[in-house]
Amino acid sequence: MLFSVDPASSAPLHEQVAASVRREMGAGRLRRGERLPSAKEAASLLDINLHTVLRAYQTLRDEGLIDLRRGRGAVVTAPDPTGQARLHTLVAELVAEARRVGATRDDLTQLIESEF
Amino acid sequence: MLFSVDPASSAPLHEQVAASVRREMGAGRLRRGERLPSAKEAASLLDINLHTVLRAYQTLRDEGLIDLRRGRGAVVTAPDPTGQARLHTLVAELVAEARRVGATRDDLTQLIESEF
DNA sequence: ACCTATTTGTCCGTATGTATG
DNA sequence: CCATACATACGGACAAATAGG
Repeated sequence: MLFSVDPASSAPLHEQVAASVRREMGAGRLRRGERLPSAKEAASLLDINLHTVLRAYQTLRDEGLIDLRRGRGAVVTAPDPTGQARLHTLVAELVAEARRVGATRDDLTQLIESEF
Repeated sequence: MLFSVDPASSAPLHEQVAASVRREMGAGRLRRGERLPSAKEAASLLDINLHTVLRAYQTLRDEGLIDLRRGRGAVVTAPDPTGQARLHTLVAELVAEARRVGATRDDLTQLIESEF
């Protein structure tokens, strides 16, 4: 199943939709070049509002995961070059910045704690 | 004038609002710690919809320029491209990626530990 | 060149929920 | 408890880009 949302979940619907797509991409069930269902169609399938789906798609676009354009729809651009590698890159950037600012390891731990 | 929009412009209203705030910050007329008018108030002043202002505020938050929170409003956190704001932006990116990949908080702590 | 259908983009309005003070 | 303020979701309307006939 490409999408699925749980109306009872506390997580916002638009986030659930975005998460669904990310999961499919991560699992390789959605690959580069593939087209996502139109927002209208997805909304109909999930029985949620068109705008809610559009918001999810726009989030994915901001993350660089899909190419979303008027009149065309949404096409997967990246299969998330993923996992640990990407995570390590971000950690390296973060630590470098922390050093520059004078933040300690504990400061970062704290920040991440609250961010989660 | 803190905000101004031109209804005739082709630029989206929410972008015009965000741009206004950025300009004020850049010019030093809005400084760290200062509070922006509530979205409702700003919308009333500009004679545009509440959601349009909220969208602009949320964009600024994503950029790390303001701290926007429920029940509190919007407070300027920048200008400070290399300070805490920047750090927070990186943390946010990292955590978002971690979620995407399925990494836990402890995984991140561990990674940072070894990076330090 | 034109027309039409599809699809996203923006904006407005309304309602309800949740966090803050 | 109450007022304020943002968050989410739904709905409607129109605009603009795209694709296809």
